[in-house]
Amino acid sequence: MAEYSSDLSAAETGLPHTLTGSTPMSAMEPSSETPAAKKTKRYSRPRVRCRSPTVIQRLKKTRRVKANDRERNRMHSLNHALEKLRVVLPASSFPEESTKLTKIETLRFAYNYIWVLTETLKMNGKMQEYEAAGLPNPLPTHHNLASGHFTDAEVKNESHLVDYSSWIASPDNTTASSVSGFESNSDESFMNLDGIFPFPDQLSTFPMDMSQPFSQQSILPYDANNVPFYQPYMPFSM
DNA sequence: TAGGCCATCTGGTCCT
DNA sequence: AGGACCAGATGGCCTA
Repeated sequence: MAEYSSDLSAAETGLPHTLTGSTPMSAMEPSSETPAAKKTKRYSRPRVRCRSPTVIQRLKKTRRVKANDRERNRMHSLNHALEKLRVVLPASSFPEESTKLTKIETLRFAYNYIWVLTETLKMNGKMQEYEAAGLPNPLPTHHNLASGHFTDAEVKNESHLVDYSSWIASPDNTTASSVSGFESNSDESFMNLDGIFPFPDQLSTFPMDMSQPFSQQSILPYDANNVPFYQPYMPFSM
């Protein structure tokens, strides 16, 4: 019923429809009414407002200003949410990384962070399966972590955990290619945040050579059937 | 200076 | 009808 619209329709402004709104042109075509209906309507109050071009221009401008204001606020709230996400990411706990993550980096990092946490939970589930089956725990226990005593298998598996951390922080060719099951990522736009991903506190005491790239110290953990714990897939990249 | 990132404006479309 | 959402355009700022 754009005919009665108080909006700045094409009928009001004389401008092409595409410039004035989304009301279909067909909606502005006269409807087929009975003569009786037309008669009653003739004396009804005109619903198409007569506005001078100046008024129309002023209305358009105020609406545009309001729309701009809403859009600005919308983007601000979006950025605010992005900032909240940015600060909970591990990267934010390294002040020396002065350059804050860009928007796209924040989203990529968040995706990969969630990914590695999910993988960690999966691995934890595997550990419980081992325990239930009466098999030796392939991963370091909290007791071992506290005491600093580890078996070779524990060292290897633990280093893989760390490798996952390294992977999400820097899934570039060098790191990725050395991790079994991971494909190289040739996308140079993928974020490169070498070394800024921290591991959990209990892992930070792990006695391994932190001066070496994690990827050179790790192997994939395998279960009793020689199947890797992880089913590697590519973390998010664009 | 080119390229990346960002904020803002703008018009179109969809939804309530 | 008006607001939300979206994508394209534009210009400013910064850095390699």
